[in-house]
Amino acid sequence: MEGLLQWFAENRRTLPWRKEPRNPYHVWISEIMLQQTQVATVVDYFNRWMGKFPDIPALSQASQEEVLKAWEGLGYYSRARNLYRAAHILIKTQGGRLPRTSKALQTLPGIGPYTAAAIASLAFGEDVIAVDGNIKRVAARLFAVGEEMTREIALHLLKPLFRPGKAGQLNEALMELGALCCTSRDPSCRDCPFLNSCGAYQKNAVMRYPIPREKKKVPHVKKEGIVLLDGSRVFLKKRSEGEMLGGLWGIPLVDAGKIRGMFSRDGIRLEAVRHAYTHFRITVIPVVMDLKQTDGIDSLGGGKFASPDEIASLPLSTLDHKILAGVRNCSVRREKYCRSASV
DNA sequence: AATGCGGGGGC
DNA sequence: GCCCCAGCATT
Repeated sequence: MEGLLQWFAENRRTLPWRKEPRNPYHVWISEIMLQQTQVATVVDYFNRWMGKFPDIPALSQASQEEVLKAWEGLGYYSRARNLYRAAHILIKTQGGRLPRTSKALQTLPGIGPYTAAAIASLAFGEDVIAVDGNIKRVAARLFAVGEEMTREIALHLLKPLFRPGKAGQLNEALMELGALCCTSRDPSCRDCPFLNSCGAYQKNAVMRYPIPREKKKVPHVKKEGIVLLDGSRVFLKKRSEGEMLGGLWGIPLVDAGKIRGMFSRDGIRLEAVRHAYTHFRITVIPVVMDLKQTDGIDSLGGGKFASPDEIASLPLSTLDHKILAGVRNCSVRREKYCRSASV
């Protein structure tokens, strides 16, 4: 472990949430942003976030829409909704401060076993191991574990390596090792402080650990997007919590082929927009319709017509941004075409 | 233990 | 294309 800490001292990245002394709020926000998200993506979001919501009271006093807007593009939006909920809980019950133990932290929405241990060890010095994907991979290789690496196995194997008062440093060092050296692809074993003690390396089989998980095929869904225009304004619906992209605004989507039964006139069908989620792929055919020439819009349910300026201030998913970009692109082309045609 | 939940980086 | 990434909540 001394070798690991030495390696960490020489290789650690300077990151905005690593300033000493650690600000627990910064640790919290960074850990939530880093769930399933790479450091390179998070840095800019983190800095912008701290500009808007510098502390827990500021976060609690914002609107949920502002918070989701700051999260726009990061994905897994329940993370932002849970941060917002948790901020209000902390204001009401904890004087606006984070609790200092992993057990208490884990009762907050969005904070599970990993994040609770990370915050408690990094910000408050608790001796708990924070088992994330990096640490699982490091443990799987270090101990050449030929079965699926669970949190429990990782805890059991790593426990003897931890010393009182060092958990925060060791957690961060192990995660950094996983991120920079013991990477899932093309690990840099020559530079690893565990070179001489790594079970997988001694077996000359580093890439066989951790055991690869089986991939399953993802379904492909086809939708039509109803782009209802009122001049330069676009009809948007707010997605309810509980459904995917909850709290975000977007173009109404219907199953492909259903749009013709909803309206008496056909719209203008644009080029398909493709988007890949983790668990399915989607292709959307945007269908542009003019409010003045369209009946049957009651079937769309509640929503609002948003101006370009308003859209810029609303939280929308990347898919919806792609769709709207296609609409704008089409309008521009049409305008250019009309101009050149009229000359 | 399995599943749903976004998006982007890097190859 | 594919795989992966500082996971959590729900079932």
